[in-house]
Amino acid sequence: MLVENPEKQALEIIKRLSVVYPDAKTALNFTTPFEMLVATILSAQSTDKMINKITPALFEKYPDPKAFAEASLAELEQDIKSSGFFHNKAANIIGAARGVVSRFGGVVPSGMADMLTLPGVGRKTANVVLHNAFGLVEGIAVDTHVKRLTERLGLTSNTDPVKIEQDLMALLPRTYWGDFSYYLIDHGRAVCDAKKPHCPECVLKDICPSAFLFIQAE
DNA sequence: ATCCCGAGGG
DNA sequence: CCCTCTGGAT
Repeated sequence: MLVENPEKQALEIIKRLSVVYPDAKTALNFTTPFEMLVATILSAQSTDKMINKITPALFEKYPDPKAFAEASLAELEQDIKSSGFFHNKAANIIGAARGVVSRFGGVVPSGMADMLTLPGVGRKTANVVLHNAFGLVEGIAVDTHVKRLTERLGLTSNTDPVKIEQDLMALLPRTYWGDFSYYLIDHGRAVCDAKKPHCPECVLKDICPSAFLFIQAE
């Protein structure tokens, strides 16, 4: 259910969450744009904690895009097995590495259109890498947390992530696009769980159209 | 709409 | 046992 004034709602949410989560940023560990890309591909339907457990050994074994491009598929699958979806992720990582090496001179491209040509990279992954690796903002990363919270908070009535991103881009001044996702991700993990949100202790409970539902259910 | 596909929590 | 975790490709 949409709130009456989504723009005002969005700004108020940012105002409050920026106080609670002042240094909201990615929880994925990385040292280069390509590591950021690999970590983000791996993070699909997995927890950041799980990915951070895998990547240290992974980045030591495959130190650059060329190493990933020449990796054995079966071997890489075993290296990332615990992240889930390992067949797809391994193939995509090798494909993305080959694309970076053969078409972008071994450097991760810093534009949305180029990034989207890499296998396994959609708008969510591209937005995350652009923001965290390059400090660039072309859109808003809509992951499972952003999707869930924006629906609960009445900022969108769409369920498709691409449409949700368009709604949010229309609501928010561009200066907030990069950090907005991380405020919602931190809040989603800490308070607004998928399964059992802790509404009584939520700083947004008085402006959230979904809060009373969960509070009544307590 | 459906498939991919493992770990952790309740 | 069931659900969820920073999705993408078909």
